[in-house]
Amino acid sequence: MEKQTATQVFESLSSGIRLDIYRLLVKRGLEGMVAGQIASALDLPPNNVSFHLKGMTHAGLVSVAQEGRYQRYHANLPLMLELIAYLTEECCAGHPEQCAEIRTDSCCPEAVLPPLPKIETES
Amino acid sequence: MEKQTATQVFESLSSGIRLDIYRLLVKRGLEGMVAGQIASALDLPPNNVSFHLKGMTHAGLVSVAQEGRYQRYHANLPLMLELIAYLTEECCAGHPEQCAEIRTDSCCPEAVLPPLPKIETES
DNA sequence: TCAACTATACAAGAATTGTTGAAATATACA
DNA sequence: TGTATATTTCAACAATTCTTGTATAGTTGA
Repeated sequence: MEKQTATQVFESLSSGIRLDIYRLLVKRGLEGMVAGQIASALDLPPNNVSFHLKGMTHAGLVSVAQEGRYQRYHANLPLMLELIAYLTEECCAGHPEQCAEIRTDSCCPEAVLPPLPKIETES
Repeated sequence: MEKQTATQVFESLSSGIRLDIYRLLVKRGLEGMVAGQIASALDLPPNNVSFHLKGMTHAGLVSVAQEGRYQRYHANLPLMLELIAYLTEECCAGHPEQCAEIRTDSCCPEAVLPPLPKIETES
């Protein structure tokens, strides 16, 4: 993962509105939501939501699929995991035992974190 | 985790400089680094690094310990894992099977993703 | 084709953030 | 005590971001 990708993703989630959008989409999972639904659910002006969705899409945090006149958005969960790997990938280089201790705590009890796969998104 | 905590952490990592600082500290693990070392390593003015470290500390992303006239900073990795849990905690509520599918893809090949543990940090 | 609907694009103002230089605080050591 | 070092704080300017209103593009169905 490139540094710019990481900062874009983090910037996307640094806004309360975008964080709400992302968590809403995560909650919906594969079903996703159309733009209007998101705006209604969060009680925000559609153009404002569209503004934020554009940035999130550009960052790869969400993907969009056209459905007639609707645009359906989905959360890109694999990217999030890829991001975590990026943040901690060099940790194990210097002190594997410390990192393993911390990281296996909450996710992979026995696995020593394989390098996460690069996942393609249409952006 | 509260929403504000999450947005503060993400905002902390949305800057290239702060991301560099964080990854540097992750790389160092428990050893950490003093402020001057960080500034030298990244070739940045000390007051600028101090500015960014202040925000990161406030967000809980890094912790600081005084060592004589030095201040040693450490990355707070458990908070990062707590953050991931926050992002995905409601995913499994609605559609457990979808989330498991997505998440096990890149992290826990055989585990069906137990609800991620809430990790306490001093914030 | 026309009208209604969904969504995005654009522009302007307010608000926030980032960087730099100078000054201040605190510790270490002779 | 006095000086050097490490780090932070403060002020000011440049740059960016957020929100809102208006306009535009594309889709649907009669």
